[in-house]
Amino acid sequence: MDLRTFNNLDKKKQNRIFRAALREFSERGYAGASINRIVADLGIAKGSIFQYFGDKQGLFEFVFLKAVEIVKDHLKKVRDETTDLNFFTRIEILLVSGIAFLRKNSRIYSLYTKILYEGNLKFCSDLFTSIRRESFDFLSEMIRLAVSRGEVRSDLDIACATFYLDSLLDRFLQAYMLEHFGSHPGLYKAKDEDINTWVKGLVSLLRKGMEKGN
Amino acid sequence: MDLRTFNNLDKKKQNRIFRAALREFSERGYAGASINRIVADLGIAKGSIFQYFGDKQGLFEFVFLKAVEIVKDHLKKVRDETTDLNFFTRIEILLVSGIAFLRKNSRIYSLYTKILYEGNLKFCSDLFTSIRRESFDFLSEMIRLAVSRGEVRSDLDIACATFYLDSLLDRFLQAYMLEHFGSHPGLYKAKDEDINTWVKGLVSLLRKGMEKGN
Amino acid sequence: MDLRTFNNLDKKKQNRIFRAALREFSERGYAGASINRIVADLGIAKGSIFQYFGDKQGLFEFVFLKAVEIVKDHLKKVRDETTDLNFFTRIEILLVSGIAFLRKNSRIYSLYTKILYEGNLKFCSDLFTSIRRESFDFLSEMIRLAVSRGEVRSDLDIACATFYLDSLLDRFLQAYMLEHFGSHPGLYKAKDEDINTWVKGLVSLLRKGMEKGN
Amino acid sequence: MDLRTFNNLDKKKQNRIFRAALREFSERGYAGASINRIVADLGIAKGSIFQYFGDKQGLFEFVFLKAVEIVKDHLKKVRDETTDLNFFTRIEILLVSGIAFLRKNSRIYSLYTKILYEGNLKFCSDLFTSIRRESFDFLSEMIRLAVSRGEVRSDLDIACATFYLDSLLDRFLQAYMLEHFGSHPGLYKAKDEDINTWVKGLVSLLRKGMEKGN
DNA sequence: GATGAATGAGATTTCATTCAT
DNA sequence: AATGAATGAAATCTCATTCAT
Repeated sequence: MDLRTFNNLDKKKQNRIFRAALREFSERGYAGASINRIVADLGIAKGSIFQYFGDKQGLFEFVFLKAVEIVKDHLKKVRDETTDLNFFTRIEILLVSGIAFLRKNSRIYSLYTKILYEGNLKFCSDLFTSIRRESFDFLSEMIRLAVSRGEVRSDLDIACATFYLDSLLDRFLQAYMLEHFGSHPGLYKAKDEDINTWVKGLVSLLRKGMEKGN
Repeated sequence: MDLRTFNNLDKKKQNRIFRAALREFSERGYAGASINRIVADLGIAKGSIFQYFGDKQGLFEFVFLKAVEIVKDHLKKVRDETTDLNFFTRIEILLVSGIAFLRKNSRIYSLYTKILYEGNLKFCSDLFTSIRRESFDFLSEMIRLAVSRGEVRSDLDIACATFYLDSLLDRFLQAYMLEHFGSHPGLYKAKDEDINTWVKGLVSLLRKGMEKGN
Repeated sequence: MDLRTFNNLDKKKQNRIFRAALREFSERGYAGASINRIVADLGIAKGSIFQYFGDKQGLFEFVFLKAVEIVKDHLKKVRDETTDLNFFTRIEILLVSGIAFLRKNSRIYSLYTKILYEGNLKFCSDLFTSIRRESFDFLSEMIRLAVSRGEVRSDLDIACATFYLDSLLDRFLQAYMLEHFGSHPGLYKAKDEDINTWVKGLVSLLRKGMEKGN
Repeated sequence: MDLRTFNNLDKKKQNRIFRAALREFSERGYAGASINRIVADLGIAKGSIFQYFGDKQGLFEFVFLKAVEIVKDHLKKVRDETTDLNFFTRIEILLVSGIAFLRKNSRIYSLYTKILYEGNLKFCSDLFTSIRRESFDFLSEMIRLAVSRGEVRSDLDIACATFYLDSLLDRFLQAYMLEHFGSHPGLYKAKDEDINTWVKGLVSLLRKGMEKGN
């Protein structure tokens, strides 16, 4: 696939197309998405999408990669802005800013989960693996740093601790997003007003399990 | 929808149809599933499916409800067989038997996650909510019982603890299933041989956070 | 591909479909043929063709194989009806009846040449090879019989003679068909009235080259 | 159509465009050829082709006429260089040099046959007729000269003899090209090493049928 | 009750052609 | 003169659904 034509477009148009496609894929998944609907929505010719992206898969890959880029940029920003803070404070910030990010970019989250579970998209495997690895390394590195600073117990099995931490954070965000943006409103009453309570609760659990001196 | 005709069928045929439809929906999701493929697979007339279930949605509802029934039966059985055991032992059994169940019924799990994230299936909402509530109540009740028996700290916020427990268990099983049956092989090396290690590790973390005396 | 559905159809309908598809493929070649046109012509639904034949290639293979069958039947009939006659008489009959056949079935001839030269139809190779071999064997056998009967020179290299005979007959028919049914009317004035003259001329040339005593 | 712009181009560029278009048309036929592919291959703007040639048909006509010109030049050259030789020697040279020419210009041969049989290209008719006439006249003239020189039997019907000769030569080359460059490898084993044998065989057959004294 | 032929809406994709820059 | 973005008709193909037998 060759994005030259697409990249020559007016940035505003590029962005409109990204938004429209992200919306369609995030609402309907890969198989369910209709290029007909996307172009009707955009008011452009059907052929244009195929000129830009070659085929449906090309459009999808573009959307997915761009979405992943947006997430990575966010995570890197948080990481770099909090390097000097205490581990548990960083986690707290990560959660709060993560929630804020997902609220603003709920379609990205929705895209991610839809595709993750849609399966039979061979061409996503590598992407998922690399995303997971990056997320894993991201947390792993934070824990290692915390150990070296004496903020968490030094007898932790880092890989294992990363897994639990990753699970908890991920599941927390997932619960939050399903609650607020899923199709199936909810059980876990993670309403706006008590996000802080929930976050603090989670962090306090983590302290119990990980903090030095326990 | 009127299942009378279907219910009059030979039980074996009913079961073959359920299996074939479960397979198709779990592999392709709702939108991606093809009744053409199901009937070709079964070797029965296309018209029959429409006679039994009215339309595609009717077939899906039948399959989904039956799958949920199977999961509920399993959970009830585990609950009733372990009432007398210690809380952490029950959790351990729950995990081990949960893994065994999902291995045997991986299509049901796959159906569940696909549909959960596929969205735009209005008629699933209530089902999901009720499933979640039952699972929540199930764990909640276990924790309450454990508190009353003095097996876990009595200062726990039960709703909160249930949430964490639910998250961890769910995430654990999810990781395991993605690893073994997902399309995107993995990061977390939850191989057969060390399932026990993982389960024990998780339970020991729970003990740290919840057990009386910590 | 599974022709069951098609074979269940009314024989008349089957035949109408064969004729319409043969016409389209013979006039436009494989790539140029349009299933849209075929179904519009037939007045049936587009989906039906795909139900019968799976895809465009399936339809084509059906048409091509059936066309080949028709040609083979003709050749076998001529062979069996002329076994007792002298070699050169048989050739004469073959030519005259061949011309009559191609006039009646000019679309079959047109299909054959279009596809032969259209190339890039991988799935035709084997067919062409087998057709050629059969035609080759057919003539070879006739020559061998003629040798054994002492009707042609016994010092002939049979393979070589078959090649020349095949070439001449094929080229003769080709010239005739291009002249009468090709898109580019002609040079060789092989009009109806003097077909016999041409045939006799060709046969007399063959006698010169092959007949015993020359 | 107005080729002025095209003719003002750098000769090298003109040639590159001819080669690329010849390749596409010869590989895919007229209907199957894609201007998209041609310009992608050439790395020039799509609009340019339309500026030079007006439309697809204009491009095709240019390519086809130029290809015909190349063939004619070859035939004229052979004719003029062999005027003094014996008839059968000329035929032999014609065959050998024809094979060499087709090997070097197989795309031209392929274009010719593809278009000849593709049909429904009204604007090709006249061209084909004139090519055939030239080829016919070319051989006719050779035979007439041979008769006047006493190299072949004087009782030959020249038109008829020309037809047979044309048929044999054409069919010979066709068999050779199908064998070596066709999509359907073959029956007639006209391998490089025995081209001479075949040519001599054919010529000896001709001598039998035509040479004075037989 | 079971069958399976018929249907047509809608999906992805290709491509010649136009035209503003 | 050259470019290449925009276009929309038309192609192949899928599928849920209907209905006569």
